[in-house]
Amino acid sequence: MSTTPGTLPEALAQRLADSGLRSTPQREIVYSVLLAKRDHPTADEVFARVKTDLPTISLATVYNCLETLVQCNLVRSVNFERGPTRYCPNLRPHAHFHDEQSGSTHDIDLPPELLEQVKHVLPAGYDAKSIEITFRGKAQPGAR
Amino acid sequence: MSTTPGTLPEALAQRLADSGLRSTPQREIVYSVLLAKRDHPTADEVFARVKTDLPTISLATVYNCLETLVQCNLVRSVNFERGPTRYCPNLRPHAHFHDEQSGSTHDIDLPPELLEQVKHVLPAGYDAKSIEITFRGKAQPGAR
DNA sequence: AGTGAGAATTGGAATTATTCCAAGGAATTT
DNA sequence: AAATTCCTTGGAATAATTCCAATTCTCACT
Ligand SMILES: [Mn+2]
Ligand SMILES: [Mn+2]
Ligand SMILES: [Zn+2]
Ligand SMILES: [Zn+2]
Repeated sequence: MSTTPGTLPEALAQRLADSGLRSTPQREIVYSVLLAKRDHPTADEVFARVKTDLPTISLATVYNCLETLVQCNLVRSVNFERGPTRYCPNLRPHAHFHDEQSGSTHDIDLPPELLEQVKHVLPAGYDAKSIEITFRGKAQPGAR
Repeated sequence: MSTTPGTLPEALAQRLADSGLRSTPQREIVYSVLLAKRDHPTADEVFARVKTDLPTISLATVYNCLETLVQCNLVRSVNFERGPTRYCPNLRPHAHFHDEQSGSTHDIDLPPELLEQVKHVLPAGYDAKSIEITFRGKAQPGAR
């Protein structure tokens, strides 16, 4: 396992507290579900996964928790096509590769200097706070 | 005016014919509305604009026409956030700058060599057919 | 330990954006 | 001009998300 048991909820609690929010079982499980399988699930998919641990959770709460995690900068919301929003707990600068065959989405790490280069196409007067890059195409089944 | 009168519908008709489709008043007006004001309108906004020329058009037809134009590669559909799909008739390779203050979206031309550079971050096994780049931030009111 | 205030969760209704569908109209082919 | 196919239309249906009011939970204070 990549984290010591008990450590993750505490880090989450800290981040939430920083925003004046409470740690709750619902928020913890939603977040852990995102970390467990980083496949950019929709709210519905998160709902289904969370239910196995917390069968009484509601879909409204899943939406609330996801929104909270996004506000705390623990999760990014991703919209690269019409359809439900997807959620990504990878906080490193990265692009998304959308494999049209399988429908799956892969994270592609972005070197900071590339992001700088991309920013340089902006004419004077534009100040970008964030950049999103999405690739679309086919990925070999085994691609890392 | 940038095009000789009568020329635009013919170019459109040609493109449609290439795909085995017919030119219709609805398709022509939807397309001309997109070209007239390149502000990435939603289907609803297109609907409102088209109505001034063709008050009897239906929203379903606007959706149909937009989809048709996208299929013919005369228009790109754009989704960079939750919310309605937007439509862009700019066919040059370009990125989108989303100004958070005003909510408006600006086209940013992309030099081909930058796109090449960006493609180079893809590990082996990834073959990108298209790349979308979206900036988010603030633009000075007069920014080109 | 008990109470009250505020925070969070919940189920269901409402809203938004889009798609589906069946009927009618227009263009093209025979 | 009849048949065929394409296109448009209004309304119903669907999908995703947000809203809302009622309950439940948590925490600080007594
Ligand atoms: Mn969405
Ligand atoms: Mn949309
Ligand atoms: Zn990601
Ligand atoms: Zn554009």
